Amino acid sequence: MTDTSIPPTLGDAGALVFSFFNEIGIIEQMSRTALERVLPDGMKAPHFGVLNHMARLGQDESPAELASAFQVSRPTMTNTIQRLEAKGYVTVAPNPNDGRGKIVRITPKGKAARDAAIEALAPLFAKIFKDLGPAPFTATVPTLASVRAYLDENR
Amino acid sequence: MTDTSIPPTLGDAGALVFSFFNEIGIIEQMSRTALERVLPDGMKAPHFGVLNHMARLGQDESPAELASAFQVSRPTMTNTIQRLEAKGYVTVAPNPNDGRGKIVRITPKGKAARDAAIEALAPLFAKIFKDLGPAPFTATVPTLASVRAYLDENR
DNA sequence: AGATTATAGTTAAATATCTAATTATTTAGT
DNA sequence: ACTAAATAATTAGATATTTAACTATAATCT
Repeated sequence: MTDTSIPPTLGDAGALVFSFFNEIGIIEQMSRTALERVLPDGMKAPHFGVLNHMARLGQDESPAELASAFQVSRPTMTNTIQRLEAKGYVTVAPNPNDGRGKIVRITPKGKAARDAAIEALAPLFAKIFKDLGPAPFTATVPTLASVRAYLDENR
Repeated sequence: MTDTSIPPTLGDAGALVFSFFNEIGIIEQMSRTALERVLPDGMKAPHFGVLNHMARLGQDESPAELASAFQVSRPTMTNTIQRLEAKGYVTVAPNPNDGRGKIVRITPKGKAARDAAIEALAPLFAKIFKDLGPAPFTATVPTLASVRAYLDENR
């Protein structure tokens, strides 16, 4: 009895979705590596993300809010915050209105680090934009945002 | 003397590129988590990637070739291969033609694990495709592939 | 031929991430 | 009011990832 079974496949639709996630995964890896190669003082991508977020919003936020904003688990955000705190980029204080909660604030040193990171990243992004033109980004960002929103609602 | 300096920004073009990478990063996290929640036997996304790649190609490959195919560092692929080998999903043998090299082969057990993974993933991908429709994927996959190729050439 | 350079693979050290479990506090329900 | 359920944050344990350093072999160059 020979095995005549056909290996299962995803089908056209599934294969397309898989290709999408596959491309996303590879781009994520390469772009994160490229970013971190440029960031000053060994800053990591998640650190920059949080610092930039807080500098732009100018609001104090709880670890839970930050975790939610970055779609990351709370232990992951705890880790990130502790590293930022160790570098003096943020302070962490108890929330006076909720004994369970904490409040994260960016420090002047954190703002400066964020500004330095922006200045380091700008040429990289400018080069990418110059080389590829606006089309790949204007065309995909809204679509990516909608996929992200869908995944967020359905997890 | 008051500080009247303006915080640096990326500019419109840079901000657009940043948004793109930001969306990519968030989608990668959420999709990987969703995938690994569905995969059988605690299989991880990179493990599935390699098994699927080898099952489809049906060729033996070196660790270096696999690392290149997945745009991952060689130590990372060493780790992945060792875990797949420990589960009996692949074998690793010395390359008779090159004393430095090795040859990775998928085993029947590895093929079976890959098939089971495909069957577990298919409903997830089908649901996503049904909910979002083809547009987000057909519209973006070629563009993503071109950005990926660019990043690959320029790293 | 011998020395230098390049390549394949691994090991080591560091970081990020996840899930599961723990502790403390708040909210809801009876 | 008291108990139960929900929420905030952390810790513990596991995995993936990177860069830098190391070993071994192959290819190149003089």
